[in-house]
Order: sequence, then C-alpha cells, then structure tokens
Amino acid sequence: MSKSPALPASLKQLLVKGNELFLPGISIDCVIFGFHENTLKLLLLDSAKSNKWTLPGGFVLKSEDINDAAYRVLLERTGLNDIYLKQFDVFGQPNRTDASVHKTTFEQYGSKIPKDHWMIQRFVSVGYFALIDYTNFSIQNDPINSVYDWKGIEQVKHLPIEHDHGAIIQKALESLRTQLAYLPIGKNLLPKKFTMPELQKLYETILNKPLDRRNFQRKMLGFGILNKLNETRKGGAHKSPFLYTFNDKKYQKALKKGLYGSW
Amino acid sequence: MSKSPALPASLKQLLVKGNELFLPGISIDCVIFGFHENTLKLLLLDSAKSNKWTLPGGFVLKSEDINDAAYRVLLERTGLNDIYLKQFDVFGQPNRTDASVHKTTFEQYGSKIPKDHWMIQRFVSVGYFALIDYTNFSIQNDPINSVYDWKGIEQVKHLPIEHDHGAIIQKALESLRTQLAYLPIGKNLLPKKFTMPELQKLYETILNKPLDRRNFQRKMLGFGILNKLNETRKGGAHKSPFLYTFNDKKYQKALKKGLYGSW
DNA sequence: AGTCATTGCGTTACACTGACACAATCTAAA
DNA sequence: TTTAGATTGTGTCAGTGTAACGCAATGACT
Repeated sequence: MSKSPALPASLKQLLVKGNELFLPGISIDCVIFGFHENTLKLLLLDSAKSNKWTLPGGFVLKSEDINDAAYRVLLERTGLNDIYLKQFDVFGQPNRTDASVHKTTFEQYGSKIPKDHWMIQRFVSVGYFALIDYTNFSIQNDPINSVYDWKGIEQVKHLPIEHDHGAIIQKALESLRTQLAYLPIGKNLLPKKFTMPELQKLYETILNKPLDRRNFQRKMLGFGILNKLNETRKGGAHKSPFLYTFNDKKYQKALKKGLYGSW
Repeated sequence: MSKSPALPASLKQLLVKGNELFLPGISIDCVIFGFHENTLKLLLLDSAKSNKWTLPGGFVLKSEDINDAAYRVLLERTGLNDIYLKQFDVFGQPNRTDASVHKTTFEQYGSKIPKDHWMIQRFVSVGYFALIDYTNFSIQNDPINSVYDWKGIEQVKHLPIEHDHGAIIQKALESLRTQLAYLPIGKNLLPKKFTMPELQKLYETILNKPLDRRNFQRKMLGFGILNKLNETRKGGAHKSPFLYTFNDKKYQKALKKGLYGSW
C-alpha cells in the first residue's frame, strides 16, 4: 500500500452509505452569487486533484424534500444559513458528468469506487442559485474539497470548470437576468446599508450595460422600497453618498408585481 | 383467479422492464395547454380506476436526455410531435405521489406490483408545459389510461386531481404568466390565421384581466410581429375582423428581448 | 330597412423615459 | 489653507408610450 492521506469522513460516508442514504441519480448544484468591488462573483471550489473548479453540490436524502436538501447542502458545505435560494433549471444530459473525476478523487486517498457504485451512475442535477451578502460571509474550508474562492463572472469564462458546471453557471446567470424584476437581488447581494451608486453598479453588472445615474435613482426611489438614512458613506475623494436600507415589506410586495421599467 | 381485462403492453413493460429501461426515481409530467372558445384549456387524463384526473407523464430512458424524454413522452401519449415544450419546475417533495394509485391501476388487471418495485419508490418529477394548437389536434386514445379530455383552467380547480398534479398545474400557470413576455404563446396556442380579438382574448385569459381593445391592438401592431391579411373572418352578427399571421422571424427576434409593455 | 353588438381607426390628457445641466461635497494635492 | 478633480444630489425638458374614451363602419338577424 502506498501511504495516502486518510479518507475524509464525509467521503467515506458517500462511499459506504451513499446508496443507502441518498436518492439514486439525483444531485444538487449550487451557484452562489456575491457582489464585491463592483463585480458579480461566484463562490467556487478548487477540486483538489483535477485542478478544475466546481460548484458546491450534494445529494438528496431518501425522505427529504429537494428544496430542503438544497438548503442543507449549502449549510453543510459553506456554513451559510437562511439564504435566498432558488431552483432555476434541471440538467439531464446523459453524459453531463465525467465519472472518472470521482474515481480520481477517491484514488488520491487510496480508495477505490466499486464498479456500478451508486456514485458513478448517471446523475440528473437540479440547479439552484444562491444570493449572499459578500461582506457578511467569510470563507471556511469545505468538508470535501478544501479550497473555496470567489471568482468574478468574467474571470470564470477563462477558468477550467469541472463537468458541465460551466453551462450551469451560464444558465444561472441567464435566469438571474431574465427574472431580475422579480428577484430580491438588492436585498440579498448587498449589505444592509448601501449607497445608491452601489445599488446601481449591481444592476449594471447583472444587466451588463451602463445606466444613467439620475434616471436610475429616480426610478428606484419611485418604487418606494428604499429607506433613505441620515448617514453618508465617507471615504472617497468626492461627495459622500447617502446610505439606504430596504423597506422589506414594500420590497416584497413590489417584487410580486415585478420591478418593471426599461432598464 | 378473477377474470380481469388483459394488462396493456405498455403497463406490462413498466412492470417487467421498468427498472431496467428507465432511470430510477425520476419522472416527467406534462401540462398541455390549448386555447378554444376564449378559454385556456388543459389536456388531462381520466385515470381509469381512481376517478381522478392526471397529467400525462412518463419516465426517462437510461441514456436519454431528459428534454428528449419529455418530447418522447408527449409523442407516445398524445401523438403530438414538434411541439413547443418547456421545463418549468421540479417537484421533489418526498410524499408527493400516492403509490397506492399505481397498485390499484395494476390490480384492476389482476396484476400486482412487487414490494419495493421500481415503480412505487419515491419519484422526483420534472414539470414541462406544452403549448399546442387546439384546432389542429384531435384527441386519440392514450396507451396507458384511456380517456383524454380538455378542461378549462377554471374548471380544473373543482376537479379531483391525482397526486400533486393540481399544484403542478398551478405552478405551470404561474410560470406561463410571469414569463409571458418571453414565450411564443400566440404562435403556438392559436391557429395559423387568427383575428386580433382572438389574440386579445388569449392574453386576457392568461393575465386574468380585461384589456382595452384599441390599446391592445396598437401595442401588438407596434411590435411589428404580425402580418395583416386581406381576409376577414365572417360569422358573427357584427363587423368581420381581419385575419393575421405571425411574422415568425420578427416574432422570434422580438421574444428574445421580451414583448414588453404594461399589460 | 332597421337594430345591435362588434370592429377599425382616431384623439387627448397624462405619466414615464432619456438625455442633459448645475450646484454641493469630499479628499488629496498644491 | 486653498484649489483641483471626481462624484453625488437635485432639477429640467422634449419626446415617447399609456390609459381612457369617441365615432363611424360592418354584418347577421329581425
């Protein structure tokens, strides 16, 4: 026997009890969005062995609602709780995953996946996207792979991505854009207090086009979903912008009808 | 042995070869929309034994893309080909289906489903909605259950519905409404030639509110996606409305940006 | 020929949008 | 301490789109 690192408990559980605990053939993948330094970012995992980036994901317990499973997976792998999470698509191409990746993962620990094992069968994956407040989250280690990192959405295009996760990410972005009027992106991607320019940059980033500062402000205020605070954010060599918070009640109500307008 | 009707071949295949042919735990349900007599209708199946209405559905072959599976299921069960079909949600509650329904179905043919059989395990279902031209479709028998019928969406609320199919239908309707601006509903739900009042009624039905005749026409024509024909539809005791067709090219292009407006 | 519901085409007041002007503010450099 | 440069707060105005409504024309039925 070559001396390999010990097999992590979470992986061992998958190997030994996977087919007993989880539904066969169904997995969950989470596209986690954050916003920082005027950039929309994704929380990705550096898959240790294959040197490719992957989405954090997991499986569905045999008597668990899949939406609950998504929340559990997010919590287990990132420590994030009480997060805005939404299913956006299902990925069901027969050859969407490369089973050899799993084999390699286990081989580095000196373990081998039996042929026809639960884990290397075909999986249909349900895609969820999460919106989180970048400033209120600190990266911790993932129990399975180890290295998390934020990557800008532009940057992601040039990174090596595992399986079909690149396509999943693109689809998540697309959903974010087309459903923008109905999603609480501001509330979930920004810190509690934020400035109008910050909110604008968020919309500009998602829409991928510049917006007029004054018209944007007029429209946003027109929705009646913002509370203007008596504080400003000092810092830059320029006039300090006011801080705002969301009026949660009105925000929720407005989203149901959609924050319409010509963006 | 009591004398039962012979087990249909399609059902026998499910019983004997189901777990060999199909993915475990994943099913497909189709919500089929049609439009007739100013009403949005659904094509439902009268589940012979339970006397409840169900959505036509099916399973995914082991090496088949789930989108392909949806097209195949639709074709096999309704004869419909080349149809607008779109995935809208996944239904994954652990107790969403009632396994006893399947048992009853087979028992009426004198067959019994073995315990722990593939078919009575938990299923996660992927919901698709289909848009079809009511006037260009004639109901044929379904190979599994036998009786298809169109039901108005208002009527559906008061019918007994199998499993969680009622919730699936509601969710399909909701998706139809929120994505209205991006869906080719006119092209797929109406016959090739149609009148402006017919198109309006379709939108009014889906949006569930009346629209101003004159403003609707102005907006629709403004999109530049209609061809006005030199024919009128005679019939009523009133002025004959002109017929229109869609300019497919411009329609597709316009949909990508969304048919915006304040409906 | 007259009735009546429905359709084609049009008008007006109003709200919203896009584009842009100008003063106020804040930090850093002179 | 003063000034420069960048950014923000607030406002204006013409053009476009929307909501609401008017009126004549059409076609089957009486």
